[in-house]
Amino acid sequence: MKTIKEIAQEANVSEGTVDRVLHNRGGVSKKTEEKVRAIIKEYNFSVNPVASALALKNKFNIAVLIPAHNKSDLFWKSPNLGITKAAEDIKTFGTQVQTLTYNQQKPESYINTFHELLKSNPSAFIIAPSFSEETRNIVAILDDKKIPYLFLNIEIEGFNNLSFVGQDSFTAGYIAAKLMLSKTTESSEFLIIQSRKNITNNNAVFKRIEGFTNYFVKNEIPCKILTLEIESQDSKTLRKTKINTYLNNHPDIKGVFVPSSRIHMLVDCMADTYLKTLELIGFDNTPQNIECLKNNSVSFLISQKPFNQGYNAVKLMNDYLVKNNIPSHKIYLPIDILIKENVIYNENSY
Amino acid sequence: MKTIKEIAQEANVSEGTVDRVLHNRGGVSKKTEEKVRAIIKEYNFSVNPVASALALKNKFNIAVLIPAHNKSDLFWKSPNLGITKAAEDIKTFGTQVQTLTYNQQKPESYINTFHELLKSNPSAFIIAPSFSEETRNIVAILDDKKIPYLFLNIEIEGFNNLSFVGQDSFTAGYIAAKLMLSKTTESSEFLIIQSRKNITNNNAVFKRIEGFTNYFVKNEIPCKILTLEIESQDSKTLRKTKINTYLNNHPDIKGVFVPSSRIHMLVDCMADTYLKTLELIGFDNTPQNIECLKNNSVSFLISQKPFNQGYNAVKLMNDYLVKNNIPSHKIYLPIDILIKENVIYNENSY
DNA sequence: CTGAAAGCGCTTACAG
DNA sequence: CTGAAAGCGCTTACAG
Repeated sequence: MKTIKEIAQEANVSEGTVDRVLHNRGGVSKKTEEKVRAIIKEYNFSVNPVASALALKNKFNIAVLIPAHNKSDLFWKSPNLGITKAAEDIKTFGTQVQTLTYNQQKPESYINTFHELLKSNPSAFIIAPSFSEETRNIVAILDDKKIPYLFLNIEIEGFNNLSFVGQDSFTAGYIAAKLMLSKTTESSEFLIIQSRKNITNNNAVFKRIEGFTNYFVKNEIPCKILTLEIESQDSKTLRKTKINTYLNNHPDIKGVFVPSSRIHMLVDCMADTYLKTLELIGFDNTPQNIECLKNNSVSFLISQKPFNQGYNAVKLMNDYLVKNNIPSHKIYLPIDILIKENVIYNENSY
Repeated sequence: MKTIKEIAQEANVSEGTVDRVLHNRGGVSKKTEEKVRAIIKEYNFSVNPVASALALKNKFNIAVLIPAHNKSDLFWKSPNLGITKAAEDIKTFGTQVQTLTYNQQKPESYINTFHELLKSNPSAFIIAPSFSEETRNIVAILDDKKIPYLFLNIEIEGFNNLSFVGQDSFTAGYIAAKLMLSKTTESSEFLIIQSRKNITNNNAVFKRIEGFTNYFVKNEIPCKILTLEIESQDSKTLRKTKINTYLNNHPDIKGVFVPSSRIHMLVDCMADTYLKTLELIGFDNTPQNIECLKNNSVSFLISQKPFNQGYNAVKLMNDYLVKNNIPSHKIYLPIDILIKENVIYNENSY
């Protein structure tokens, strides 16, 4: 590996001059610049980021704003672990990472946490965006301050985000439908259950549902698709009644699709006879959902590599800050199909 | 953040002495050591890894010995890319990686390539082991020289390897059987085709077959399992005849399982009528195999994260050398279930 | 057992 | 417009 010193010797200039050319810092004559550039190109030289980091001394800090996890929805624990791991890895570049979580039910917690992070003057933001109105305000501030930001997990359009890291939700839903049909041969009815008012994840959940129904349309499968909405504030007893009554009234339902990470809550509510006969498909390898795979109540989970989402987002942003690597505008991670047998190799992220 | 210099001043010793204490390098009087340790603890000091990496520059080199890929079996291309990517990432630690490939059909190429790598006095080896006799000899040399080594992709027992990075092949085969049955309802016959004499991968292939057949035993499914061996030297015409004749003679066969990465060769040989009616399940997301998913001739591919196998192996070894992190003895990567719809998010590794 | 000094490769303030 | 030199924090011969 060449060094700046060697490049400088080769070009008969000082190291400082090479550095000026490398970082377009100006104050170099055209002739010298060309000479240096030629040699840089000849050796395909690039700076040693470790030395650079040391000389620059702790220049960057990345702020991360994501939802908190709780007992009934552990989903965000895993991206958070990925973020922590990445933070560890990029210490060697002198980059600091600060993560704060907000309450997914409370817009003001989202805003307040954002401002809390802003206090330390971050070089960049990683945001799992909730609440469209509030996101618009947040992003306006970042655009104004020229702080780069990328969106994690929840894909929204129309912003100047550097990138998006997450899943292709439409295709994920489409795959769920295909898997559903692989287990239920005749034409039948299917039920989509939304377990809460989707003020937050709505875009991902919406796209999953779209993909799910599209499978039937595209393949001209004459199935009826029903939808049931459950309020997350509903007591468990109330939820039980709602769900089982609904299933009782629709005996042709062969499978249930839950386009969120909360299929375990549904399993908790469903009468045993339904658990045994219906195909259930849900999202995300949270511990409770994995338990449902293991006890055979759920056939498939679609998983979205939550750990990697966090890890990749942080690494990507660091590469952007440190090496000025521009990432793709969308980074879609694999859509994992989990069954009882392969899930054990996918649970270490929690 | 405190520096070694500050710790040294505080303790009235030199920076070198602090360094000796920090890394237990000995040659420090008990009294001095205690004084220094107390101050390190007081300030909760830890070394700046950036500076450390820079100063340690170019200490380690890792030798990698893996099979070459060829037109009909691209499998090893992907681990190789993972290795290259990891090599890039750990440049910042000053670790060099040298990869050489051997011919999977020729034991002497395996041995010769190993000795070629040995010439540069590697700090560690990563080996995809073939040929048991030869592997025993190689490993004896490494044990003797106290060079640490880990096995990649092919799991063999009874050696002092630091770790194994690859797939749980038994479970992968077990899953293949489960998926096979999800598409074929009645009890029927299934055919296992081995596309070559397995002198190399035999352990992985053997375990996959074991897992596959175990599924039927464990779940008491009364299916007949047949086996057909094809020589890789056979001409395409001969292979065609063998396969189609066999299928013709066994009309109850409902599905074919190929426990190697060569299912595309089978597809190439099979008559159209079989391609349309039989369930085919194979391994690995090579470009040719992916093509078979896309044109619907293959229902499922089991994939083993080949890119990550290479990437993780190198990173693991570097962490061991640089930070003295001892890895788990076995690192099983996820067993991916690939279908037409999710394969596009898994092909970037080739 | 201990210290002084050079060096890892890059960046920057200063002098000209 | 350009170069010489100090410095980022740690590691490692070398000398004593």
